Amino acid sequence: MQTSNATIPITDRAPKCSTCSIGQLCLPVGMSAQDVEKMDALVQDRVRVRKGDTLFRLGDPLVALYAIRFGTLKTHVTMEDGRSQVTGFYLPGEVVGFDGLQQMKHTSDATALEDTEVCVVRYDEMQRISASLPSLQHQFMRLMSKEITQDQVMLITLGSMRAEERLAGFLVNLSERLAARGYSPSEFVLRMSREEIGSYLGLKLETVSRLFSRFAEAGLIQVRQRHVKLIDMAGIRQVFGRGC
Amino acid sequence: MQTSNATIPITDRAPKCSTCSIGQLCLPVGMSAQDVEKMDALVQDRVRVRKGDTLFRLGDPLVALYAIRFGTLKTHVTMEDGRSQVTGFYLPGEVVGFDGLQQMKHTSDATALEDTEVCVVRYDEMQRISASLPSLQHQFMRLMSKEITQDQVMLITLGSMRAEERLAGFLVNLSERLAARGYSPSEFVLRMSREEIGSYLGLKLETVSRLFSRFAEAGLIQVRQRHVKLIDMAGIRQVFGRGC
DNA sequence: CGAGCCTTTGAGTTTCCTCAACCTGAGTGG
DNA sequence: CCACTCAGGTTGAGGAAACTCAAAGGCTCG
Repeated sequence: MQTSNATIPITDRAPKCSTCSIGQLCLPVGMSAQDVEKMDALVQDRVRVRKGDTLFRLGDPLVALYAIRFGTLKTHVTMEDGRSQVTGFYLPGEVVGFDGLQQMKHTSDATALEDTEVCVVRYDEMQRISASLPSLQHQFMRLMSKEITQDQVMLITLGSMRAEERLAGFLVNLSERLAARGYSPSEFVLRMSREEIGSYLGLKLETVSRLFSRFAEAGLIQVRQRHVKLIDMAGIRQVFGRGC
Repeated sequence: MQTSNATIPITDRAPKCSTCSIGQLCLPVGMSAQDVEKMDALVQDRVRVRKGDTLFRLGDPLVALYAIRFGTLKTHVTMEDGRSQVTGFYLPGEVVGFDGLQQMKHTSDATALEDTEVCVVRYDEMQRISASLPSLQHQFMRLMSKEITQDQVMLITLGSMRAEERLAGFLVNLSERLAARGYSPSEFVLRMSREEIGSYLGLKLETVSRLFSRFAEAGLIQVRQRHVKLIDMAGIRQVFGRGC
């Protein structure tokens, strides 16, 4: 599995927010149909990223934000001593890259967990268009705010919760996000390894594996490798809820 | 010490970004003098918050963001079971409230750690003015991006670092932020308790206290209560650097 | 100058980590 | 087509880091 920055531009047909099937989960959320049409000018390109490849890397100049059309990404940072931490998982309709706007440089790596396609939202275009489209400006603020809120939930998760609470929270969160995208909330395939889950949750992969086994033993879930079935959603929420 | 939402509006003289002494640490960072003058219309009010009082609380409707003129704030969230976590400390020139933009409701409490004064930046005004002032729009994006980056640094801190690395990182970060504000980078008074530091770093107050003692024993710092003197900055960075 | 909060320090415990061995399943080449 | 390989996953035993509980000392503020 290579880790090169091998992205493949897609040019066959112009992507349009106004006709995109996941529009209502993505940038256009809550915008009027009129306004969404104006956005079509914003997204000129799409890019495909193969499993294991990176969409961008820490330090790359930021020229665009990326909205996921299909696939899954993780963002992660590697420290000098080699320790690495996953800072986020991103599903279709979610937008990646907001962290780099301050320095106009990306502050993490973004790697595809499966073959993934993203819409390229050029930042300069976005600024230009949103000057005459206040709802777009507000929209970006909202998305960034959502990212901040999400990060702060993770801060509480990592700072105050015990291992089993963290994993339960992870499953609940993933379930809800998948459900919002029309997938089953109770049965899904994890796109990330135990190690990546552990990294995201501040745990070691063995701990994650043990917890999956313990949850299964308690009748909360069924697991076989990366295939997960949530059996007792209320029970899972309760484990999570003990700490939230 | 009360925890009521007792804010005191200040109306004696209109605040102006263009003449504010901390302007270059605050919203106007990097903006032209011309643009900053346009911002004066943005900040109509200031509010004073007394030590222990809250500027806003979780669930309050968000009508404005707040730039700190002087003082220190913490943002924090309390869970149902009573566990509480500090999600951030904010110094003069820093802007609080970005987390609430998605729902237009604050998602945490903001409490003053000492008597504090903030400039009120109404969100509707900000949107109106930034339509004709692109640099302001960009500025808000940058600030939000900074918040995201900062949160992600904390994610790595909480997820991957050991207790001593976390505390060393906290001291380095605080030192740098104080230095940027013209205070001594090596000698300062902590505005927050051991418990608040611990909560922020995902540690218990006893652990924080023990680490301070251990750092002092190792000749890295001097501590007496909340008065801290950083003796061996390189050494502190090294402790931090082992994990970053 | 007294009350209450914050801080320090100690002793024992818990949680999660480390190290290690083994298992499973998918892909590969003989 | 089957044995092999290898990455990813599971499970166990032992240990380290941080937590809990507890007691005592020090500041600050009224």
